[in-house]
Amino acid sequence: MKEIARFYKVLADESRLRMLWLLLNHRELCVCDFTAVLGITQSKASRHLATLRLAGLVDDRREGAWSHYSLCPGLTGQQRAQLDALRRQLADHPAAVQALADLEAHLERKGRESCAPPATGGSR
Amino acid sequence: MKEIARFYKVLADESRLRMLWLLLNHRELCVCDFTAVLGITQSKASRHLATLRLAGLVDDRREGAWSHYSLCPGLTGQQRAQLDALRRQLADHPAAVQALADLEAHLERKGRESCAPPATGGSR
DNA sequence: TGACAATATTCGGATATCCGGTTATATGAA
DNA sequence: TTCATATAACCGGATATCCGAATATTGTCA
Repeated sequence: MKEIARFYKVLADESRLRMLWLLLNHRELCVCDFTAVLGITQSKASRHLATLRLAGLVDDRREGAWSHYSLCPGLTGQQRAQLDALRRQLADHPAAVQALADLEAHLERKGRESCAPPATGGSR
Repeated sequence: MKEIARFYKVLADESRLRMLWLLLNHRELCVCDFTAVLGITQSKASRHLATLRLAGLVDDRREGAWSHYSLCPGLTGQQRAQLDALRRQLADHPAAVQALADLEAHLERKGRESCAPPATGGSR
């Protein structure tokens, strides 16, 4: 039962919620996407992503200098259900919708002006 | 968006989770029920119940010296959805099932040996 | 009124969390 | 090798959280 409390503790931070929200809508993102879109320091992004990784909520895939993060496919059904509830909740949330728009703009800008890793697939 | 993080923070404590679990299965309970069934101090029970009340998750009803707590009926749909997900998760959890059995036994004992406030209705 | 029971609140200490700033590591390019 | 970039890890310091113990509040009953 303590593990369930731990799971909620991971969700109990606005930065991590915003990161999860982005990952719920884009299969894979790298650290610099989070820093740019959410307007947070690299240190902060990396720290919170590590928290999510240690909690087993996200996977990371290293490709050269970049780390790509995505939702862990091996979540329990219960965890998926909680995250789905979160997603439904944020779908109506202005700040979340705005963040998603910012992400789209950021990815497009990024894709246009460099040969950096291509944008990670379409939105939902 | 900060409010959502606050909501999860309220859930991010094992004692509060166990209290919510009991309230999800019995309409109304008083403080001494929590202390007896969960084996926690009165101070701890009262403090966590106050946290749940301030977060708007539970209501309290004072009747004489007793305080009766129940889930707040005015929760948002999203909050209800989260708590339902929690209930489904705990329904399979041995410790939670055991706590519920302990609660039943406690309420029956209480109902038998005194004219204290009657047990608060059946289980689901 | 005084004694008692149920609950709430306060207090101080231990621990956890979060942060910005800095440093370390790793990769790729020149 | 040297430089630059992307990321991770570390370091204090500020703040929050949790706890048990003690105290305060409120209501009941004799």
